[in-house]
Amino acid sequence: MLDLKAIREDPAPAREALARRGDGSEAVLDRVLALDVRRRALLPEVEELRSTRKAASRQIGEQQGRGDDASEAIAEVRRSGERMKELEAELRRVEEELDRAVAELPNPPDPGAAPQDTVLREVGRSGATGRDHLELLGDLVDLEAGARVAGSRFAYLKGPLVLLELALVRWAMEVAGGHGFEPVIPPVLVREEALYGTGFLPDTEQQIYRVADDDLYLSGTSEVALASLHAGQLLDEPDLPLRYAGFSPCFRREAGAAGRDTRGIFRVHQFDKLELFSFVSVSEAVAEHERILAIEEELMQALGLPYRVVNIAVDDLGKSAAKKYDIEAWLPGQGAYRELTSCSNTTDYQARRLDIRYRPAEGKGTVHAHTLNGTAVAVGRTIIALVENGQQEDGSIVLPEVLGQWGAPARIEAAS
RNA sequence: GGAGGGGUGGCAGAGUGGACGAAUGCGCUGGUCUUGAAAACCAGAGUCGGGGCUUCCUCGACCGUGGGUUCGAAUCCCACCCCCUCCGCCA
Repeated sequence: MLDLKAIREDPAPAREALARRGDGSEAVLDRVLALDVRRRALLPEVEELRSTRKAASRQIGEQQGRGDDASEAIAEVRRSGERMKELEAELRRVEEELDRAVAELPNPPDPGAAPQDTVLREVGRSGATGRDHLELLGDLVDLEAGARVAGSRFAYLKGPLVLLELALVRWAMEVAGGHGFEPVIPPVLVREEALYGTGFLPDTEQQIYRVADDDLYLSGTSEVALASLHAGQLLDEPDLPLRYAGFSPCFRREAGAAGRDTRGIFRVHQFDKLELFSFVSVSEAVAEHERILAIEEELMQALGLPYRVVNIAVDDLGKSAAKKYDIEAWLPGQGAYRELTSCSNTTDYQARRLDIRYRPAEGKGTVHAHTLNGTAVAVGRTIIALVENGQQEDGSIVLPEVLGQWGAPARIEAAS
């Protein structure tokens, strides 16, 4: 969602930024501007009618208060009501259309968003190949049972993997806390408004599970509930930044992903994730984005995983991000870098849709906050990376020492 | 699942069919007092959207949402949404 006032004065920058996405959204912007013109033509007319009506009504009250006859004036006002209703109806139609068009618009990309995916740096030893996680883990991952019980792309994780997950999450929560992120367990089922506000609707409904009887949706990421935590609130700038580390299961229908990543637990319908989310003032957003990326890298390095950082291409940003970094870990089982985490600067896009503002410390008025999100640990994929990178000649797996104190096993024995 | 109560300004919380958005408290801003701060006292301040001769003026909208009654609705009626309390059930 964009700031109409700013854009009607100078639409060029927004139009050019949107055009970079290559999705035709600059045409939507032009539609928005045309509707805005119509609205502002209609509005003064309606308002003037309302104004005179209001004055007349007040007079009637005074007349009657004095005991005078006001029937003439009442008839007069009643007549003007017809015309006003027509105009108001038309205004409402225009405004509804305008709102819909505005909601369609994606966030204009940041100038720093790359034309194509761009590798910023590679860290750690990559290039190794080996057995993939399914071979290494054997029946610690039970996809057959998952499929029988819930369908394909569901899995049971067992034994040491469970301890590994819990340790991973507990440890990452500790690291996040050290960076000022408050631990949160958010709702997983959310209302439509939360998805609309974060920009997942309207657009990606085919990716989202819906609980029809209760009109709720299963979130694909706790970003949805975390962003909505302060929806409708007017904050004070000194209270910012507000930082949360949310742990939750995530649910994705993966419609349209048929045939892709079908082996193992790389792409499943349900996984657990620790997500970082920040509400910041406008001036802090860019620095916060780098901060979140730095935390993600800190986690990768502490786990000893080889990875690279990618500045994601403008045409692949998703609706809400102005700029996005992915961290891809090297997976020896696939002989490739694959996405493990992702962090986005969504600027004021979600804050506008969710109505999250703050009073600036200096000056008057209110300002929409900026929001950012990033993966701390996507558990399933991190387990894959740890297992495949920790594999030994004999098929056993050595796990990072840091996790030991949080209850993870030091190693997993070779699958039988 | 059964019964009831309620949705009002940043927060808490009054409220009458007409005094032009709304008591009071807290919080906020400015001032007085003070070496400074606190307290006390005085004053100010809602949000959004139009328009303008754009540090200000003006108009409109906004008391959950949408309809209705009325010359006039926070206030009356209807529908919907949401929240809360009690009982039942329950991890």
